[in-house]
Amino acid sequence: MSKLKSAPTLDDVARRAGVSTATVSRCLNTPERVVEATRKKVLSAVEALGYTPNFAARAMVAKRAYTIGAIIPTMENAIFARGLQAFQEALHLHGYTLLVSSSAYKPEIEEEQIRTLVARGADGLLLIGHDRAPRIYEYLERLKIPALVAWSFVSESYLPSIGFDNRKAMFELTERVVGLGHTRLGMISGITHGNDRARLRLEGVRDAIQANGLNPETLQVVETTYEIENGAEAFSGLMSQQRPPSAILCGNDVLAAGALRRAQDMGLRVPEDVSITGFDDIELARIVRPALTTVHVPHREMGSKAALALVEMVEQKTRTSAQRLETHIVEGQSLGPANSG
Amino acid sequence: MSKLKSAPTLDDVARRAGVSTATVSRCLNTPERVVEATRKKVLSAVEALGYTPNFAARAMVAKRAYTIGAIIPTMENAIFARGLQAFQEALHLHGYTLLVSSSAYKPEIEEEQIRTLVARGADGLLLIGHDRAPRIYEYLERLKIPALVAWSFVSESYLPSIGFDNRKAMFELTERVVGLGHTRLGMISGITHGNDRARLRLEGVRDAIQANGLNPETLQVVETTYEIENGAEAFSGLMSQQRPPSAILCGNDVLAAGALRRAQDMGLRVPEDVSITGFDDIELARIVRPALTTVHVPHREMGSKAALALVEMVEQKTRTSAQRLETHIVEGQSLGPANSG
DNA sequence: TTGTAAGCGTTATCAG
DNA sequence: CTGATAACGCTTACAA
Repeated sequence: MSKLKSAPTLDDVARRAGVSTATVSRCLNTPERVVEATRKKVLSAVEALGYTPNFAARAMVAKRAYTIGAIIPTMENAIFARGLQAFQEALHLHGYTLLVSSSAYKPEIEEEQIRTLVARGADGLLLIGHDRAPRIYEYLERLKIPALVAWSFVSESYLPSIGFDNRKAMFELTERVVGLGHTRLGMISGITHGNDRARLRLEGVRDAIQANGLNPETLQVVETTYEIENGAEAFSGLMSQQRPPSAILCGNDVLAAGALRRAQDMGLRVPEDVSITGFDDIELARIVRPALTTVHVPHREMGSKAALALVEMVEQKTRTSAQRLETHIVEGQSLGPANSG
Repeated sequence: MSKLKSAPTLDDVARRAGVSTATVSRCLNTPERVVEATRKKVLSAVEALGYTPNFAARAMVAKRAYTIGAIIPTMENAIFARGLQAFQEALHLHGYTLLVSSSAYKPEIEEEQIRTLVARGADGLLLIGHDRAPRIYEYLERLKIPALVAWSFVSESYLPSIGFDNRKAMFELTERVVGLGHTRLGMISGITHGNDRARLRLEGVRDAIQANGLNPETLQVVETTYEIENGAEAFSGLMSQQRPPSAILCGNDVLAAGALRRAQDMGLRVPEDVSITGFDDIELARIVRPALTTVHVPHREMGSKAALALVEMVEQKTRTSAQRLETHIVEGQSLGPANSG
């Protein structure tokens, strides 16, 4: 009665190679502790059978699943894709598998996903941003699950973060805008509730306005979800006022692309009639015309550094130190001097 | 010596409730087979200890991980994002977790990922397209791992597919193009080797050319990877010939966006000077101006149907039947009549 | 209805 | 250097 349907096990390999399972295991994990001849026999048996170690068994004894979970707000737009891809690649290099799920920007879904991932044995977790219910942190703390926040660097936070300073980035961009003479500003922001990235970006704008002695009232803000169409709608709303802004800062490139599109549909020239800026520097920013002036975020760097840090936290059981990555402004053609008229 | 650092086990719960581990297990899995009083005791012990079943142990004995693996060519562009998101959501509804990895369009990486996912206990697999080494199918067959192909419907294939007819979709689009009087056609195709979607789309174009009595030589083809910049480069290449095409069909929207961008940078008007079409109908297609005339693919429908079918295959151990989903042409402004000049 | 005990596929500890 | 053998945490016959 040969094994017909299930994957070959260590035992099958051992039998075929005429050695014990322990030896096979050693060949695979600590080959240097096995003599050349044996190793050869074993490896060819492995090959012949197409053996792959059973993960569950390995995880059980190791008490380690070699799995990192990540919960991102959405898979549907490119904001997180590049960083996540890098994260996955780096994890793979270290022998870890990535388990992703998306929360659709809903806190209660995120919480459920966290529990699911933990139950599935995630050894560590990557979360986006810092805003969440304290009980989640307590839960992770109690279970001693290492977790890391990406996409938002905050020096004093419950979890260590590897990310960039959203506020500072937006502050700098706004300074640039103000420096070009704009005094009536609009901001199309993401929903700030429960989203520290969005909130900090908005604060960055406000700070810059204040720092430059402009009246805070000059800033008109619309909050909306990150969809192209919403960016377009928000843009119309802002521009249909009596004294519309001469520059619109957008919470990300997706919103900016929508705004830009609508501007053109309304017959407004960008940047002559109105300037528009983005954030993230995703591919989209370079495709639209005029290309967006935006904030470059080192997505891949962030992803791979987060992976490294998380693996280290898992393996050394240490709390990693936060890392702040630098952003910089990318010059497109969507930002120009304020119309002196 | 109390357990300090590791998660509570069945045994801990059993001890605390004063019952055997079997009873605890039953309380959790088949509560109706346990008398009320016992169940209460057990559940409160579970509660008090914050017990969560160890996933690896459960997977090992059940030989079922409630996990579906998916290997997609890339996470970096939006082609697969929407469908995958829907796939994940539907899976989640059925109590399954999705394990994704991306192969970067490399067959050998895909093969490795398949083995990894299987080793990790994936109960079923979602693969993209049909082109892969036969040994992979043998492997899946031998291990009796249900697998399904999406993004490409082919009626006679080794694995059942839930997807659309790439050839037919492109055939129809090409007919539309030819119907507008275009007789010099260009195609910017994805790499066809190992990618049946790309190959079938190209064949669709060829078929339509033949069906309409045009000389096959009128079609110029460039193959390149799916990146905006490559679409742009390919476009320049095609247009720098003596008698450049009057219409360029692109293998997907990403390539089309690149072509469109380059057209504009070259001072060509679209569609007056040259028509450009896309494929996929991702958001990008609607953002660029002119908006792309493209082929709409029901990504979300495909994702959720694939999830359903796969879960069924896993649970009933049946082979599902293939499903062909319909595509349709989306009218943008990037396709116009051939310039009579 | 509940308990006992035999695995599931690995790894790790000891002997040999 | 290699081979028994005991865990790991859970489910599931089989007994009681």
